[in-house]
Amino acid sequence: MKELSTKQSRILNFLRRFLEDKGYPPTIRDIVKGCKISSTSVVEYNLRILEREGYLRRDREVSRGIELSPRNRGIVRVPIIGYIAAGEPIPVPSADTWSALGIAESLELTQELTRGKEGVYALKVKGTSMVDALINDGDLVLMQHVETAENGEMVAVWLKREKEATLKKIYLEPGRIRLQPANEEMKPIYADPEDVEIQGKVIGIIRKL
Amino acid sequence: MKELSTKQSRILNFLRRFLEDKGYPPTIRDIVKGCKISSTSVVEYNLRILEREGYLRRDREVSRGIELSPRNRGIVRVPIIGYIAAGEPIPVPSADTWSALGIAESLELTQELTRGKEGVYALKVKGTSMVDALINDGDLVLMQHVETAENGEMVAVWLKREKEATLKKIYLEPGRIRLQPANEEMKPIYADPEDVEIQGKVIGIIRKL
DNA sequence: ATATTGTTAGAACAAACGTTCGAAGAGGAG
DNA sequence: CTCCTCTTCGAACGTTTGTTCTAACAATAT
Repeated sequence: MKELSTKQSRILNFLRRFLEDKGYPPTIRDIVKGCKISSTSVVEYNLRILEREGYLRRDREVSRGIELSPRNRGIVRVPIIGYIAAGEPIPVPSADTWSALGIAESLELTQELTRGKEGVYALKVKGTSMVDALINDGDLVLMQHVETAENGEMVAVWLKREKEATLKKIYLEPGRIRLQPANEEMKPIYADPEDVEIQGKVIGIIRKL
Repeated sequence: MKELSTKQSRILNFLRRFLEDKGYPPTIRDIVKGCKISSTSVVEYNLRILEREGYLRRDREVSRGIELSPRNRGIVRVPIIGYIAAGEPIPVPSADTWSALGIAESLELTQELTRGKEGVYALKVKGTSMVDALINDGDLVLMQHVETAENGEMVAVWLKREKEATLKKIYLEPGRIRLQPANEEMKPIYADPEDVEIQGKVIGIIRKL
């Protein structure tokens, strides 16, 4: 996705504000006025580029026929790619996970929760094995796909030797990894770095009652 | 807010679907086709009613100038009206809580989480006193204002005698109330019905990490 | 310098679109 | 029945609006 010219990002911002404000998209002439552009054809020209670059979708010959791409609109659709349970491997997002076709379930969230992060998916918790992370049966765990984790972040790890999945705060210590339950009163466990596979970072928990 | 005729709710549903699908509102003639209505003026007539009844807002002389009311649009703004902590009274939503002016913080959520419920607000958890409900410091508790609670529902209660706020599952038993922590392994507490003030129903938990 | 590509300008056209109006049908009240 | 209100109908009018075309300007490469 290419860099946008200042004019193009001004148009994009105007679109967002207009849509938020009025509830419907602007006409090309609205954009002319709102962005202080001199001609409708200049807008037309730049809209074509924005569409080609994937920032929006247009319906031709339709007044106000502009649809902002989802990530520009505040709502994100997060796929629920599977379950996480103590004794089962953690599902990892694959390329085809993101093709909307294969997704059985999904979750619609505002950017409030995903905070614009890329590669976000959700796992449904099966069983009560994660109460030490203050996570209950049926909770939804919002995950972000990452390769490495920072100290103190909550991650989903697969312990190879124990064949166990768990959610813990991770701390790299000399020669070992400390896995600390979210509940501060509980004791940490220590693991061999070889034994730990980081599957993703936990960015949120959602519990529906 | 008056009852809608079948034609009016058909129009409203069409508006929702169209907007979700295309990203911009339909024209009057789109509605004519989509709802199998015979004339543009019939749509005009019913749109006027829908606007008068508060289901939508219209901008006159503007193509597609229809804005659905927020509650018809999938995104809800939930006010965060205060903190909930063990030793402090639970804030209760008042009339002026809802006037957007006074709200310091708020949360934007999809109907996915509020499920269309009315009177939803949020409280921020202060302290770790609610780990027995699998709720951590900093979590956001989604509440719904209710007068009475059903057995088994998670509620926020104020224990008058103990001067304590807590989140528990509630069960009405003969002569007493059983308050059961969400963590099944923990023991319930029993309270005198006189001592229990139900402040609201918990409909969700959100934890941002 | 010339060619090429990206961008702006203004005008004009045809279609899309909201609005309005008069007339009439439907249903209920007196 | 008549009167009244709510609702529907079809057509027509005047804007609004997306599109297109030609010309010109700017920046960069050849």
